[in-house]
Amino acid sequence: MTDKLINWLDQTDTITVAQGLLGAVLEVGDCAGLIVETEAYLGERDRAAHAFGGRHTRTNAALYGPAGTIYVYQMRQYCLLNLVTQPVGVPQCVLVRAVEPLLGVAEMAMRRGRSGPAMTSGPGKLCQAFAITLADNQQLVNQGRVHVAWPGRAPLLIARKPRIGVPNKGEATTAALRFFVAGNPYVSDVKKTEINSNGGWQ
DNA sequence: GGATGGATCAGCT
DNA sequence: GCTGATCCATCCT
Repeated sequence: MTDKLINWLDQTDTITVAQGLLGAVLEVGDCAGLIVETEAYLGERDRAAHAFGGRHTRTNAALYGPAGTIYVYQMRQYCLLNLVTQPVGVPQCVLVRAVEPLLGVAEMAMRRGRSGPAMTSGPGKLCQAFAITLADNQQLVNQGRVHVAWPGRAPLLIARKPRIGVPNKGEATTAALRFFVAGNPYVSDVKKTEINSNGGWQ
């Protein structure tokens, strides 16, 4: 069954996808939220990408799957959620870094042990809030537990900045490949003075 | 608000 | 052994 979102991922370059996913709805079970922050990882040539230099291991195998493949990467205690954005064999992806909760807020707060922006304002945080684990790795979006409804709400303004946690890697460090809804309070490192009263939505 | 260090662990070299 | 696509508490200014 062909999925509208998967078609779009398959046919759209990764940077455009990273921006286009802002405002889309992430749904897992009874929980849902709006994607407000993403990062683009551009495959073999991207020193910050897990597929840099064509690296292909058991852990990152999902990156080489078809567009719409979910790539869950575990780092220390936490899992990180990615969506493969290109056809089979092209290991590019978008990392979902932050989400604005819509449904299942009480459940997310319980799983996180925290409330407010601290629930989902980071890639590890949102996976814990939505109970996304390695069990979801290599599944196809919209066909397993993890769903993305697209398009969703429209951001007023999309901001670009360098990616987080990518030090000393030249162009990979400085390139503005992180995208977020400007003024949204759930963006991972947002300053209070930058928060917009309308949440950054149109 | 910004900087720092510790927790913690699987996977790769 | 070493290393992170992290998070949090705890300083300091």
